[in-house]
Amino acid sequence: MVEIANAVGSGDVGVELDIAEVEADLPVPYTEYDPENYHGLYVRLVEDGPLITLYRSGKYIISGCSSFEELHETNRAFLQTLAELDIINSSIETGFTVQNVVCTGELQRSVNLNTLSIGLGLEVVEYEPEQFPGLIYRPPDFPAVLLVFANGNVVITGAADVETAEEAFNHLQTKVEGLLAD
DNA sequence: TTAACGTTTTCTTATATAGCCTGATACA
DNA sequence: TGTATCAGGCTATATAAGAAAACGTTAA
Repeated sequence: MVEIANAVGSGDVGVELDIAEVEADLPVPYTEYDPENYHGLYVRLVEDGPLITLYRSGKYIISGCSSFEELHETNRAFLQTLAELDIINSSIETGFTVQNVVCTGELQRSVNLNTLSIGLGLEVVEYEPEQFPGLIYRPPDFPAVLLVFANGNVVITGAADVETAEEAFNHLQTKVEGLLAD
């Protein structure tokens, strides 16, 4: 069982934008545009809500969502806001897709990371405790990366959907039980 | 050797995780 | 002044975007 911590998606409204003008027109509680620091416009539709980064090209990224529902709802509300400002057509097709999902899971047991790194195979594992306390595992059959910690906590990232993250976690769990059976 | 151009890297954001380091504060 | 505790920042991972800087290569 894994839980979504962060979901990231991207889309394209298909029109070139004057970012400074969009920032001035947006009727939302939080916007930030500082081209000296970064060239993207940051938008939050609600305080402390998901972050939308909008670019001059019309492409945008939404991050900071804790569910797919929140991600798609944020996308819908953002496009509606732009449509109300006549920046885009309300029926526009943005090709919005989920790009990355970060999930957490628990193995329900402590893990000897040295033993695990040897068992999983050094070609698919990175473990340098002086540099980072977690073991980084790249399973060959799953498009995801897992960070495994000695207390059994796991972070799954790089997957485009929660099913892939769940499958990668289950694969790790099976491996751990086989390799570290008492 | 220098200029011009092309390619690569860095930056920024969100998020979980845990260990280490540094700085600030509190107390003896 | 010395020690203890706490908070915050850094380390690493993935991903999108695009500007800018830092490279590397080639030609004059």
